[in-house]
Amino acid sequence: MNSNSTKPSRGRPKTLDREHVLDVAMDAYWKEDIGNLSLNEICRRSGVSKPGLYREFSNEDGLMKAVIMRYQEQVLNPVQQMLNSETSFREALDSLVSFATSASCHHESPMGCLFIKMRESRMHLGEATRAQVDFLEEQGLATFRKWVERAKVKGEFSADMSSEFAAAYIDAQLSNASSQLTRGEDQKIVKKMLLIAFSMLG
Amino acid sequence: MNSNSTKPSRGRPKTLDREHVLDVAMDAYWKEDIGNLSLNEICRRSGVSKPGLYREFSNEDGLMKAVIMRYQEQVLNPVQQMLNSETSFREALDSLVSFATSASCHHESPMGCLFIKMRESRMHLGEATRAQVDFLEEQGLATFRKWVERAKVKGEFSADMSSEFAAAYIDAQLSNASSQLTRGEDQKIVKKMLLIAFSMLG
DNA sequence: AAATTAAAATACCGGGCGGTATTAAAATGA
DNA sequence: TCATTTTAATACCGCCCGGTATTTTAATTT
Repeated sequence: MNSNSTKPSRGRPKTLDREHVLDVAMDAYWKEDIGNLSLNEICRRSGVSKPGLYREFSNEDGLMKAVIMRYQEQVLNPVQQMLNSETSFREALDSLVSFATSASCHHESPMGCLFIKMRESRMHLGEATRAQVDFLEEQGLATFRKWVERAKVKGEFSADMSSEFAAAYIDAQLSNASSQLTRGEDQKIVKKMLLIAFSMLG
Repeated sequence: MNSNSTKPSRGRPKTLDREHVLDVAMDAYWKEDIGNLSLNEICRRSGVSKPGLYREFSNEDGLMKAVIMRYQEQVLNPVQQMLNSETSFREALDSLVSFATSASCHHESPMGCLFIKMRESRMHLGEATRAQVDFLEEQGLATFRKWVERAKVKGEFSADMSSEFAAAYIDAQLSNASSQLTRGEDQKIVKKMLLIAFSMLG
């Protein structure tokens, strides 16, 4: 069951399962140290030969970019949509905290946010992946800023700070929570800390 | 000028400057990615041959442990002494924030805390270094906890949380600030965020 | 001066890395 | 049937890693 758009009429049929490789790679980058995860290891785990992986993703940078874009679609976009909805600031904040501190659907133990993890190990990323991470960071900050601005208009945001700064503060706290989860900190404690760090906003 | 306790009476005199190697290594581990800094590179930068470095520090783990213990003496202990002094909670908190967000004496740009950096890249540490980092973490948390307990007695701590949790919260916020500085975030903004995150304590 | 001791430096080891040249295999078109 | 196209897999390249065996050098002791 290949996900190719159109089957070419000639040549040996493709057996490489792109989605499977991305599953394996995303899981690996998410749970382990990005800088020490080799392409060789991804090949071993996904049962794909190295030239096969290079044909599909060009190089390591291509694979990582594909992974982060997949993560964006599966995880980041839904959160962003929630923040763009018309729920109250407090409600959205609680949802955000729950998102940030709960284990993802497909994995058993909490492990933080892959995007934040990639941002933290920026030096290990290739050009394309780094650009995508930078884009996601800007996009995230802009989303937070607009969210705060709307909350201010509705009178639901009481802290005395610019929306710009509030966005950076929220981003920093979420980043901190993700790091704590990655480090193995108990998820209830991390959630409690997040709620305290956000307690002066609403 | 060797730092050896007693000169052995025989054999070729030692020219390896232990303190110089530790200077170079601490600076490197502090400013760059620990997991990607090789012993070979430390040798190159300090002008020491590889067997020389192994004779002095046994292995990479030995060098890193020596570095973190040096950092403890030079940076961590003074902060801990400040927290154990009789200054008011607010005053000590401000000092702590300033410590955390100011560039260290001997370096020009802010780069966060080496101990926190090592704790974050725990997986790259050898056995001995990891044990030392764990010890410093426990010691730090205990210091924070006692500090908060004393502040509670003096009525200078108003937040409704256990001293244990407060210590973990303070640790997490300092860790976050360090990461932000390492990432290149502006130090004034980081300081402002820390003050806000601590605003509900006193 | 010769033997001894200890440190220095060169050169090497096995292994893993990112990436690729090359060859084998499986499909179709003529 | 047989050339063509496309993918797959093996084996390889140069590089750097942590760590070490080996030899040279510089001092002291006898």
